[in-house]
Amino acid sequence: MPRVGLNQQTVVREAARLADEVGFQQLTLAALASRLGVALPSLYKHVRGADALAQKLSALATAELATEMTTAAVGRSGGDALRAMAGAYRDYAHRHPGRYPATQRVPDPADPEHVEAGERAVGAVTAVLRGYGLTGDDAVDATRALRSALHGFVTLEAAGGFGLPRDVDRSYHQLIASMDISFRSWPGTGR
Amino acid sequence: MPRVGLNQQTVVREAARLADEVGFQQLTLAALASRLGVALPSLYKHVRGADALAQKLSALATAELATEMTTAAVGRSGGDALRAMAGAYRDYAHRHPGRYPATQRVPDPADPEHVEAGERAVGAVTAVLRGYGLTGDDAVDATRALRSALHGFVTLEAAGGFGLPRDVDRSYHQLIASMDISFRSWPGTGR
DNA sequence: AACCTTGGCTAAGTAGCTTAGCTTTAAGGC
DNA sequence: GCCTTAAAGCTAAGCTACTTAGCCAAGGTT
Repeated sequence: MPRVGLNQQTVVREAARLADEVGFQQLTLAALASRLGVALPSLYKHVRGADALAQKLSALATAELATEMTTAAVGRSGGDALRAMAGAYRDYAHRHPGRYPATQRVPDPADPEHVEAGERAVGAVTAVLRGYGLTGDDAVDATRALRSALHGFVTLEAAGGFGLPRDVDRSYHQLIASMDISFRSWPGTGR
Repeated sequence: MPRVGLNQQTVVREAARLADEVGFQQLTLAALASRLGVALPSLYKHVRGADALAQKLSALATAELATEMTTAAVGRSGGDALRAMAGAYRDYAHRHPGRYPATQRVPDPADPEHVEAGERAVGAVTAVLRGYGLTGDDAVDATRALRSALHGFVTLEAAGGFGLPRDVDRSYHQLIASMDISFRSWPGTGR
C-alpha cells in the first residue's frame, strides 16, 4: 500500500479542519483517519492518542487566536484597540467553531509552543489594558474580566443561549463599549 | 431479586450528586447504575438514554440555580442586588461543579419545567437590571453582558484558566463592581 | 386467586479508543 | 545497485460506554 506521508503537523491540521466542520465534540479518531485515507491505528504513529490530539489542537488554535488578536490591535490603542481585538476574538470563534473550544484547554507545560501561545494571547490582552493605564493587580483583574466577558459571550452565543431576536452583533458591541467604560475608571471601582 | 424502587426523580437526583463528585464529563450510565445498585440497562426504564439524562440534569440544575439567584436578590436592589445575585451564581458553581456545566444546555422545548426554569433564571437577571432602569433592548443587551461575564468567569475559573496567584475572589469582586458601573450608565455606552 | 403492569435482568450489538505485533516502504550506507 | 533498517502503514483483538431486544418476577388491582 502506498504511503500517505503523514506527520504530526498534517494530522493536527486536518483535525482542526474536521473539528470546524463537525464540531469539537464530534471530532473522532475514526473520522479523522478516514479523512486522511488511513486506518485508525495508524494515527498513533503521529499522535499519542485522542487526548494528546486535543491538546495539540489546542496549541494550534491558541497560537492562531493569539496572532489574530495581536494583529488586530497593532497600531491602535485604548478603546480602538479593545474594539479591534474583541472583534477579532469573536470573529475567530465564528470562523472556527471547532477550534475555538479547544483554546480553552490549559496549555500543556511540557509543550513550549503551547505555553508560548497562551502567553501571547494573554499578553495581547495585557498590552491593550496597558493603554488604559492598568498595570499590576489591576491589570490582572481587568484581564480576567475581559477574558470572562469575551469567552462567556462567544460560548453562550455558540450554544444558542441567546434566544431572543435582538441583534447579537449589537449586544456584543454594547458589551465591549461597557468594558471600555469600565477600564477607563477601573481603579475606582471597588476599593 | 428485590426491587430497588427507582423512579425518574431518584435517578436524576443521584446523577446530580455523582456529577458533582466526578465531574459532568465523567458522569456515566455505568457508574450511575452501580451507584444505584442496579444493572445498567435498568436505567432505561426511567430515562430514555444518556442524552435525555443530561437534559433532565440540566433542568434540575437550572431550576436550582434560578431559585438561588432569585433568593439572593430578593429584598435588595441596584448594586446590592447585583452583588448578591452574582455571589449566589458563583457560589452555586463552586458547590456543584458537576451540575453547573449542565445548566448551559439549552432547555428542551418539550419539557415545560425546564423551559420554566430557564425563564426564571433569565427573569431574575432582568429583574435586577430593572433596578438600574434598564428595559427593552437595553435590558436584553445588559442581560447578555451579565450572563456572559458570570458564565465566562466561572467557566475559566473551573477550567483552571486563571493561572496567576492574584486572589480570584477579588478579581470577581472587581468584575461585578465594573458591571455595576456599566449598568448605571448603560444607555450612554455606545449609541 | 388470577392478571397484568412495571421494574428489574441477561444477551447482544454498535461506536470509539488503545495496544500488540506484523509487514512493507523507502531512505541511506556501502 | 544492493542491503539494512527505521518508520509508516496494516490487521487483530480487547476495553469502555451506550443502546436495543426480549425475558422474568414483584407486587398491586380486580
